[in-house]
Formats: sequence, structure tokens, C-alpha cells
Amino acid sequence: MALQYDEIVRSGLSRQVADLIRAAILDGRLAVDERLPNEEELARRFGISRPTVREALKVLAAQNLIRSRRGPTGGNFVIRPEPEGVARAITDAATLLVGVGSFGSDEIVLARVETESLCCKLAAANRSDADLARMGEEIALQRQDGLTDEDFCASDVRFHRALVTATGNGPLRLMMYAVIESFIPITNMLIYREHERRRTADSHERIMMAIADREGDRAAALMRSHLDGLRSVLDTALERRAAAASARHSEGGDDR
Amino acid sequence: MALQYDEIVRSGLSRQVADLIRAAILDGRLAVDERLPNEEELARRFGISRPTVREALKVLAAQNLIRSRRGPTGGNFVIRPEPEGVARAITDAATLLVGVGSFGSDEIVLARVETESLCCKLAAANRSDADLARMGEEIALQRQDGLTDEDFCASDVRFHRALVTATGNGPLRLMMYAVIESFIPITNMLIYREHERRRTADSHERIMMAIADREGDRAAALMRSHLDGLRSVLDTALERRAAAASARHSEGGDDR
DNA sequence: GTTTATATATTTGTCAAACCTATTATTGTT
DNA sequence: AACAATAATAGGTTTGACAAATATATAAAC
Repeated sequence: MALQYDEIVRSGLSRQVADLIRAAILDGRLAVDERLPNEEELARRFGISRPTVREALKVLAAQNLIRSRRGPTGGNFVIRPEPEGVARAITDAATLLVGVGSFGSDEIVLARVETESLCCKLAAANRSDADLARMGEEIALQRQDGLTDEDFCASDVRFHRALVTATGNGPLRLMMYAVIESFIPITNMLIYREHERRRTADSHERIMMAIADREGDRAAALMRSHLDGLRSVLDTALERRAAAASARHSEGGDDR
Repeated sequence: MALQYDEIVRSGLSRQVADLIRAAILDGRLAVDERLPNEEELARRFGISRPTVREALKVLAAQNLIRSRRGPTGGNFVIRPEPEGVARAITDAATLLVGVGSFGSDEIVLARVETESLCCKLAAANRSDADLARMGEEIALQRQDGLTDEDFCASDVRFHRALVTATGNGPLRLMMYAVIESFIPITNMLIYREHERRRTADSHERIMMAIADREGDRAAALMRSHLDGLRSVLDTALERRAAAASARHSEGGDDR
């Protein structure tokens, strides 16, 4: 093998600094809530300028690893990663992937059917009364008159999230948020007519009842048919939308 | 309601600019592969300085929304979000959550057992011959002598990933990568003794066979017992580790 | 004429030294 | 003791410049 010319530094300085600090955070050399040296000091230690340090810090902040406060007691602090923040980041990313067409809607629906029916089983085993109450609230809301489509969709999402939460499993919940949320843009296309809303709320209630009765398999089966019903409605909606989109595109003029 | 004093600008300039550009990307006003105006031009348009613009751009780059190239044809470009990149980001975040103790190892194992046995069923239905071949390769590798612990673990991860890929479901694969990978730090603690390695490889093979035979339920059951076996090994390892950790912590000495 | 070297323009990357602003601790006054 | 002015600290922003990378055009060599 030829001489290994001591790994050329091809990445930028700010990138390197960000990587160094990130590594320090990830392997615990920088503890949660610990304060980094101030920016000037960091610049001096790394032998680079403050703007470059700041670019690195901004990157870390964007990755939810640090946050900064001003003032005497301020500085850049390592923050404790919370599932909520991570869930939001995952959701955003997943939504983007869906939006750009990386996944087909059929794939998404299938993933959702399978994972949510799984959640039903776990929820039946582990649900608390508070979980049931949360689901019940949303069902009641879904039966109110005069709800906008957005409100109905939002309540639908909250119901499914409550169901996932009822599994009592953190990692699963993290994953499921992404699946459920990234499904929203598609779900929002549906026009929920009156009787479809009622059917949806009824499905939700049957699922909730089964979970309340600790009958996981029944709940899972109900969820399957619920989402399958949704899929058929979705298919027709997608066709309508595709037709509309192709018509829209021909007026055209994409930029570059 | 009191007067809504036209939302005070409390967030920093770079934050605002990042939000504006991100919004433009997410709702399609900036298309994939489109080039943003150069940094000087952006600074002029937003009425701020270039370093501030750069901080905003760095944030977007950290979120995998843009990438930058130097030179005449260079600039900052909107990039197509790829599942791979998103999966890596999710994995990193999930790993961090695990590392900081947001999730218990029992939760993680349960999530993994349930989701992977689900994947077995789907894989049995959808697997291609190429998928089987990939799994077979890893099993063969796992039976080789002289493998380091790291190599064995890596092969284990690749086997499970191949299994997930065999489901043919993109969103599911995205989720599962996070579960499997974030499990690594825990898995790596195990010392795979010779006969445990053999048992693992045997389990893998039985699972693969069931999937090859399109027998999803059998594959799922095998996966369950495989991971349950892992769990019992893990429990004893965790106890050993907890004891070691409490001993280690008392010697202290972090940097600053 | 084709290839190779060189110059040049463009754009991101980095630097330096300031100044601005939010936040807190201190100090002094009432 | 309570409160207001003040100073100190550290992040936020600006300005203007130079360095490095890279594509393109141009000139030289074969």
C-alpha cells in the first residue's frame, strides 16, 4: 500500500470543532448542564476565531446538544436530550421525506397499520386509567358539531398518540410519533364528511373499549379494520388529487 | 383580550433567518437542488451581515436541508432528503437518549422484541432472494473463528438490518434502524462467549429459514425467543456493569 | 489541433477587532 | 429592607478583509 499521507484535513474548521465538542458530549466528557468555556476562550484554545467557534456552536445547538444564554451566568450549556425534542426532530425529518416522495402512501399506511395494531396489544396490557381518559376526551371532541377539518384531524392524531402513550413504552412512542405525524399531510387531504367522522369516532371508541377491557387482540383487529377503511377512502382521495395535480402542473413554470 | 403587541422579536437574527429559509424549503418555495443566493446577497436581502447569514446556513446544513460547495459554480444548495441521512440522525438522537438514561433497557428490549417479530412476519411475505442472501452472508460470518467482539456485534446488527430491509417497507425500515442501532451500546457490553455466539448464529439461521419458507408466524416466534434469550444474558451483564460503574465513578476527574 | 499549463473570477471559509444587547451581581440610595 | 442605578459578563452582530477552493476562459507547448 502506498504511503498514507497523514490524513489531510479536508473538512472545515468549524466542522472539526463541532465534531470534537459533540464527541465530548456524547461520550460524557462534557456532562449534562455543564457549561462550556466562553466563546472567546474556546477560540483561543482551538486556535481559531470566534465566528468560527460560533458556527460550530450553532450546529450543536441545531442538533439539540447545547443551548446558549446571555449574561454573566450565561454561556453555552450541554442540555439533557429530551424525548420530546427528539420526537419533534424525527417527525420533521419524516414529514420531509414523505413530502418529497421518498415513501409511497401505501408503504406508510401499511407501516401504520402494522405498528399501531401492535401498539393496541401493548396498550391493552399496560394502559392506565389516565390513558383511557385522554382517549375518551378526544372521542368526545370528535363527536362535536361544527368542528373544522383541521380540528378533526388534530384530534385524530391526538387520539392515536394517546393510544401509543398507553403502551407505556418510551422508545416505541418515539418511533410512533414519527409514523403518525408524517402521515398527517396525507390525512389532511381527506374531506371528512359527516358520516365518515361518525364512523371514525365509533371506531376509536370500539378500540378504546377493547383496550379498556384488556383485550389486545380485539383492539388490534379493530385498529386494522379502522385503518383499512381509512385506506380505501384515501385511495379515492389520492386519485382525485393526482388528477388535480397533473392539471395544475401544466400551467407550470418551475423555477431553477 | 389585551392588545397583542405585535410579537416582539425575541429570537436572534440568525435564528429568524434560518426559520424563514427552512420554511421556504419545507413548503417547496425552494426546490430540491436549487441554489440559494450567495451569502453576500442573502445578507443584503435580509439586511444583516454575512457571519449572521452563515450561522443560519450552518444550522440548516446541520439539519440536512442544505449543503454548500465552494467555487464559481458553488453556493448553498437545497438537498434532497434521503432516508439514509435521516436514519443516521434518528439513530444518533436515539442513541443519545439511551445513553443519558431516558429509556430503560427493558423498554428498549421490549420495543425491539415486538417490532422485530412484526418485521419477521412482513419479511416472510415480501423478502426477495437477495434479502435472504444478505442474511445468509452475515450468518456465515458469525460462524467464523477469530472474530472480535466488535465484528460480531456489527454483523449481528447487519443481520437484523437485512431482516428489516426484507420487509420492503421504507418507513418501517427508517424506524427500525433507530431501534436496532440505539440498542448497540447495550449489546456491545455483552461478552459473546463461544457457545453464545453459536447459539446466536443458530437462532439467526432458524429465523432466516422460516422467512425463506414464508412462515411469518414461526419466524416471529423464533425472533421472540431469540431476543428473550438475549435479554436474560443482558440482565446479568447489566448488573455486573452497574457494579463496575459505581466503583469507577468514585475516582472522578473530568476535564473542563 | 490537442493537450497542458496558467490566469482569473466566483463563492464559501476564516479571521480580526470592534460594538451592541441581554442578563445578572453589586453597589448605593432611600 | 426594599429598590434603583451601575458595572461586569458573555452571547449577538457588524464590518471589512483575506484565504482557499474550483470552474472557466485563455495562453502556451507539443
